[in-house]
Amino acid sequence: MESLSKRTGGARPPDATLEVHLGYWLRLVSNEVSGAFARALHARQVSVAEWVALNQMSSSEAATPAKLAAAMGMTRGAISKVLDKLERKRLIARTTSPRDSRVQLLSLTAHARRTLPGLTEIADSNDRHFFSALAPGEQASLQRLLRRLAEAHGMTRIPVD
Amino acid sequence: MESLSKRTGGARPPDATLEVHLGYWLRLVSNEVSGAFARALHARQVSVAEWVALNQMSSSEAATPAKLAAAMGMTRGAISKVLDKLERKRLIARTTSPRDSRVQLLSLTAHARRTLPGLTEIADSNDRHFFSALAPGEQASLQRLLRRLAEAHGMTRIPVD
DNA sequence: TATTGTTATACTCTATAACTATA
DNA sequence: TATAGTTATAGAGTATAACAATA
Repeated sequence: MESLSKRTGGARPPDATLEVHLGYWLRLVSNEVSGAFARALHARQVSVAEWVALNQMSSSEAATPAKLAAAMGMTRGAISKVLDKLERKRLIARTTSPRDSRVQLLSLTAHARRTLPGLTEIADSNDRHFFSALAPGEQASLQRLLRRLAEAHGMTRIPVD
Repeated sequence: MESLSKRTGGARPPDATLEVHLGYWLRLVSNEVSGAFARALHARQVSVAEWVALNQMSSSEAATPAKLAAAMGMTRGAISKVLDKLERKRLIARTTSPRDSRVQLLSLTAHARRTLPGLTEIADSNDRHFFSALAPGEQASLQRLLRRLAEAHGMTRIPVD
């Protein structure tokens, strides 16, 4: 750094402003990977937010709009629209809770349970496509580093966009 | 994989669908890092697309809307709107090329040259904030892995969203 | 009064396609 | 005809705030 500054008369390399940031490379790769995934999902008429919601509902006992909103870091209003779309596609059902009739209980339809494995396979194959460029040990390193960052900063919300 | 299936009787752990994907962790961390950066830029009334455009213009000799569109992976129409906003903020100027009057030459204003270092400092400090959770060697590893993925898949567009 | 879910509204971002003016 | 840039229009996605029903 010091020597570079001296060599170039104190001026920065003019085109190095963006690429020096780790955040730049993270965003570059993440956008490509997620973008390809979103396009593959889109071919099945499913958005990433819808896919995440379906997954949440399949892995948690009692899903409600409010719980989904908290888990996905979206407002209840936004979740309501996502659920409207899923309901129109006959992938979820809403039923009023018998315990508290303000609460809507969300459940996957049989159609959704048949559809979900195919969507998971899209995610699997998208992962394989991009990360097979790394050796297995490198993939493990990458995951370890990312998980460490997530833990260090308390990242808990499921990323949707 | 095989042994896991046998051990669990062929059933998958029901809540492992999302977190097993490297793409999931990549998106989780990237969204947090980029989101924090976008919010910090927003406090200076600048969007990420605007910041990228300013950087491109500061590091390339002859910037034009078409070149920016290609570099940033956006349509010319979308770039035109970004440039409108930058012009309204007096950060760029558009002048007609003397060689080809269809072409608009883009340049930074003096105000932009005074503003840009502050924005770069936001990017620097955002990087420091998030990645200081990793040791220097780990940060280097992460960058190396990400760059490898970018190269392996020919990722060249500057990520904007 | 507080909470759940929905709806009304608005805003940001971007794409598509039509358009103007040059070449 | 082809190209550079702009503009008109539309769509996706999400937030804010007002609302109805229930606790």
